Amino acid sequence: MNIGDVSSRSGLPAKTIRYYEDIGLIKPHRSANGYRCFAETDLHKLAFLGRARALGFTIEDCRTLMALYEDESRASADVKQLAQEHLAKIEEKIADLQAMHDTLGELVNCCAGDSRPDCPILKDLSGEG
Amino acid sequence: MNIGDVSSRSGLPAKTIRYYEDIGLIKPHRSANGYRCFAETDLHKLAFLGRARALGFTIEDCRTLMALYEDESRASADVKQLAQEHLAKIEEKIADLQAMHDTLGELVNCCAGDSRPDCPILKDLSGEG
DNA sequence: ATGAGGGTTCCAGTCAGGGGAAGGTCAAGG
DNA sequence: CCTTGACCTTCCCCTGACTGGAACCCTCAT
Repeated sequence: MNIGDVSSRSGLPAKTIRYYEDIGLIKPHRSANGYRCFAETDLHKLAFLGRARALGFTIEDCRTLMALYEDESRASADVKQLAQEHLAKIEEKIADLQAMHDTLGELVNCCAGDSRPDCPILKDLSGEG
Repeated sequence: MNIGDVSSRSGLPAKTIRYYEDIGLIKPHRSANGYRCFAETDLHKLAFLGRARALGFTIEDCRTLMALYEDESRASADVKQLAQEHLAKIEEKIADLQAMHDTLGELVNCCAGDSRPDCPILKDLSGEG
């Protein structure tokens, strides 16, 4: 398979696939003309990476997850720990965003949103709150 | 005031303050020795920027907000719209993170997390789910 | 032979700064 | 007078995970 086929079958942009090769996540062979030549296992890895990235794992997490996946003698505890740490980071981000949302939402509610200049949002930002 | 004073009074790192000057958000004067020389208004602007950034506004949003703040004849509707758009982006991010959280949380719950290799997390990532 | 539609490499940019080097300035202490 | 240490300056590279684009090569059909 050429990169275009792999791209459409995996859903990942060709640029991303080249980048993944660049950083050593996949190692496709090369055809005589210099084109990348992907096997089914490469496609499978890319799909794996796509799903892990969609769950928000960092590239380095993905590297670890792939290594665990390929290690038949892994302990599921290692996978679970990685996932739990990632889950904790997600929760932290949600909490941060939720705090922003609550504060900003309240300010928005207090703002008349008309043609007059008085604005509680600007007032709060300027520290007059 | 030198940059160190402004940094401790605004809570922003000196690096950040220099960066904000670089991109034209503030324009401190210079002393004879070349040091930046901040007035109270600069400090006020930096505090404004710090609060806006803490609410997750982008730098470009901050630029707009500052311009609105300094425009005495602004309409609060403009501020409100900007804030509402930002609020919508925050909500989108929260929803994305929440979806990741739910999916990953379920997988984590299903994983025994012991010394055996069987792992529903890896199974899901590999597409066997 | 030429054009379209693949592929390749490499360089630069994104966002919002952070890290650190090389060097200038200032006040206090010996 | 010299030095030390704390401060300041500019400059350039680094981050994550790509994305865009230039310049060029390969293959096939017209």
